[in-house]
Amino acid sequence: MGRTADYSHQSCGIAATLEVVGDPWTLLILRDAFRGVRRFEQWQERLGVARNVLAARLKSLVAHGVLEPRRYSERPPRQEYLLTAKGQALRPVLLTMADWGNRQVYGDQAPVRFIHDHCGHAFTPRLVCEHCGEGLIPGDLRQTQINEDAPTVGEMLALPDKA
Amino acid sequence: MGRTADYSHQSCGIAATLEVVGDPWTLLILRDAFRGVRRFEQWQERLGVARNVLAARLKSLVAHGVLEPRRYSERPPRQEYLLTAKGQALRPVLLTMADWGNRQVYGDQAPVRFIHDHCGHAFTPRLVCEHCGEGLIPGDLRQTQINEDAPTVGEMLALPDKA
DNA sequence: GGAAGTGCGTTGCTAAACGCAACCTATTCA
DNA sequence: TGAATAGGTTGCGTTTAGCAACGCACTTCC
Repeated sequence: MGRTADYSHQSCGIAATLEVVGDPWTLLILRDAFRGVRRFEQWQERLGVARNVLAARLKSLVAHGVLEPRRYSERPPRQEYLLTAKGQALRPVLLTMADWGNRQVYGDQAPVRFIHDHCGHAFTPRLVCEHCGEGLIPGDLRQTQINEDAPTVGEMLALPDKA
Repeated sequence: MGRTADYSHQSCGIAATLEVVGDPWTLLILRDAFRGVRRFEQWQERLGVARNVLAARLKSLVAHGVLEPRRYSERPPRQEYLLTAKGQALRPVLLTMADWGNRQVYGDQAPVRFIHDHCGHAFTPRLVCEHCGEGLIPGDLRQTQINEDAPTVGEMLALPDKA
C-alpha cells in the first residue's frame, strides 16, 4: 500500500505533534489563524492552497481539537474557524520555527521582525528551563522513560487504524 | 500540475523552515539525529521509513546544510551524517514540538520526560524574550515589515523553480 | 425579477510523492 | 564458497496534491 507517512505507531511527543500538524499546508493555515484569518476564502486566497486540500485540513484540525467551527450565519449556513486553547498552545512552535527560518535561511535579510510590546525591543525567542531559567546547552537534557508501554500516537488519537 | 505543496513564493520564516524540514519524515529523521543516529540503516530500522524516501531526505538535508556527510570508510565507501550548526539550531523547534505533543496530545500520559541536568528538575521548555526575560502573552507581539520586497524562500534557497 | 456575485465547499481528472519489495555493489566474515 | 553487512537504486502500485468546474443557498445589483 502506498500511503503517506504514518508516525502513529511511535510513542513520542514530536511524532504526536506531526500527526496533527505535519501535513503540507497545515502549519501555514495555523500561522494565518494566528494572524486573524478565520474563513475559508481568506485562507484560500492568501495561501493559494487547493480548495479540496484546504477543506480537508480544516476538517482534520477541527477533528483534532485545534480549531473550533463557529456559525456566524444561519441562512446561508456559514462557519468560521477559531483557534482553541490547544491551538493557541502552538504559538511557541510557530515562533520557534519562524526564528529558525529568519536566522538560518534568511540570515540578515529577514523579511519581517517581531517587536515585543512589553519591552519595546525586537523579540528574539529564547528557550529556557521553567525551573531554573537557564538557557539550553548541548547535552544538558536527559530523557527518562516514565511510561514504558505508553499508548502510541495512534491509540491516543483513537484512529481506526488511520482515520 | 499535481505536485506537492510549494511554500517557496512566500517570504516568511515559517514557510522558509517548512521548505527545509516540512516534508514527511524529515523532522523525525532530525529527532533521531539529535539522539545520536548517524547512519542510513539506523534511521531505516528505527523509523520504518521507505529506503528511497530516506535516501532522498538525507540528500535534501545535506543540500540545505542541515546535515553534513562524512566518510568513515573508504573501502567500501561509507558515509555517515552529522548535524551542522544550522541543524543543531533546530533543537528548540523539536523541543517545543515535543512539549506540545506531550502536553496537548498525551496529556499526563507522556511516554518520556526530560530532566534538566543543570538544575535536576523536569525540563519544561518556556519561550521568553531574550531582552526582558518575560514569557509570552497573547497579543504582545507586533510584526514589522523590515524588507518590503524581501527575497522569497525560493530565491533564498536558489531553487531552479523547485529543486 | 432575472442576472450576477459571494461564501463554502464537492467532484473528476492529472501529476507528483510515498510504500514496498527486489536488486545492486563492494567488502568482510565463517 | 556462501552468507552477511552497509548504503543505497529501480519498478511498480497506491495515495495525495493541484487544478478547474460545478453546486448550492443566499444577497445584491440593474
